[in-house]
Amino acid sequence: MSWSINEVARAAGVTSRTLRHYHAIGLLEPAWTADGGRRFYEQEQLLRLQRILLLRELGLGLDAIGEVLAAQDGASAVEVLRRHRAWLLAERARLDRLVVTVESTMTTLEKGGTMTVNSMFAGFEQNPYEEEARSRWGDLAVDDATARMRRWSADQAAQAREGFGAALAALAALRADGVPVDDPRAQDVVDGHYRWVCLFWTPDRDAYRGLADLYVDDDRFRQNIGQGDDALVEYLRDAMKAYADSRLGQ
Amino acid sequence: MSWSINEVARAAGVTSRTLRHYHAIGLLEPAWTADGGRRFYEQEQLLRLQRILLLRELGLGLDAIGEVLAAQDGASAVEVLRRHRAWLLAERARLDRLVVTVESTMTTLEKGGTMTVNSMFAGFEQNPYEEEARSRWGDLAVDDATARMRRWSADQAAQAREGFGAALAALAALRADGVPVDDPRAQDVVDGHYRWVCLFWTPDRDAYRGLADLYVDDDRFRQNIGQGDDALVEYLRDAMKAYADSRLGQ
DNA sequence: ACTTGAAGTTGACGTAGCGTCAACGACTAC
DNA sequence: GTAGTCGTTGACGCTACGTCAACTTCAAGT
Repeated sequence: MSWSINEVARAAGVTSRTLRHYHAIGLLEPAWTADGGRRFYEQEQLLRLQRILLLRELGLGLDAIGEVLAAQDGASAVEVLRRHRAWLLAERARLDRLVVTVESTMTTLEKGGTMTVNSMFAGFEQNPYEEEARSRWGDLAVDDATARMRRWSADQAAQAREGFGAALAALAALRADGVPVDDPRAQDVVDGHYRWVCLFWTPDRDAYRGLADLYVDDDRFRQNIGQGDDALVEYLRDAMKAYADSRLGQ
Repeated sequence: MSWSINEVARAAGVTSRTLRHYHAIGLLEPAWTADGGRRFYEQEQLLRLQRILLLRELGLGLDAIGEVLAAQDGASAVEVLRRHRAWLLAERARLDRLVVTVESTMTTLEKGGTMTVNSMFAGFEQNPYEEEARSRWGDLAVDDATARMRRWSADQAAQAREGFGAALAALAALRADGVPVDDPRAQDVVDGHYRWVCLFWTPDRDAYRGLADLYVDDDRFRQNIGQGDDALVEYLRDAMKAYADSRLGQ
């Protein structure tokens, strides 16, 4: 007993194009072909097709499906499924985060906000300054910033901290050498900081000057950045202001 | 102040190829181009790029992003986001179901099962026969079947019930006319039933005969199928057995 | 003036999993 | 003979770019 391609397709709930595709990539060969190339399938092929479709519903790619079906031992098939399960869980977690962010963005828009990402707090994984910030810049900016923070993965945050730390170390060395803040070398470092801040937020001249002041004026920022070296934070502030004046449009 | 394509790319964390792509599809035009076609971007374009990347992180497609950014009023932008949120939630729910099924499949494989989908219960959304079935066919088949059931969407199940109901009505009419079970007209209806069962499971001759007996022997199946008309269920059983004998290979 | 290197350009193909024509062949029914 | 149905093999299209390949432009060094 054999079935034509369309009979199989109807029974399995796929199109004949799909079966031809599976044949083309070697995933499911017909039992035999008549003259003119017409494909015919038998019980064995239907069984294989069912397994294919089951795995496809699980979200595996066709090549992964081929691997599973080619695996002689159940163990390696289980291994493929285990990896796939991990991927599914990661995807679900990502979607969870996306839902939160979409909702936050919708709220911002409904309040009349503009979707600009305002992160004054770039470089700090947790944001212990939220209260302070709310009184200083209002709720919308903070909501944006914290929502964006939440989306960071751990290694992104680590990379961000690293970039900030490297810039600070370079600045400390320049200051130790007595290099003035408007020296090209110092300005180069600040340029790196500016571009890094731009990953989250693109401040104009005044905003960047305000950020520089914030770094010094706020005890917790100053402490967190300078680790006790207040003069370094002031050096950074002055360099940032010089950069803002010379490189950022009004 | 303007930036070259690579400066923008580094600042935004994308590649220059991406920016060229956005230009090509009209999502982000450079501020101006020099001779030779080199692209230059200014503050305004960076702002737009940030919004693009924010929306991209939310998982929107580039065309949807274009819609949001083109929307003059916040309301229509929110509408796009609302649809996207619904899509995200649906995707997450789908992944939830997939995780469950993958885990069940892994368990089956580890127990030495063969991943064949065995659904004796095709046509019933809920499966009140689980206990009975476990004693009759063992745990593996039931796990498979219930896992597969859980994955059905509501409208798939409704469509399945409808198909079954239509076949039954046709059979009832034939029986009322005194048509024998091996008449081509009755066999045609059973052929439809067989193909429909194949959506979930491809029984061989013995399995299909077993299914026919099950329909009559089990009180709850018989009641559910015949709605009190036991003779109709017996007619179905005999027609199915005739079909199995004549059309299904041993 | 010449070379070299860096950075830019356009064009094209590749990715996954088929959908969707187009153009044609084979078989059945009337 | 002809219409209709079912099949075939290409081939292009879809997302969001990655990745060559083949050139051009521009500034710096010799």
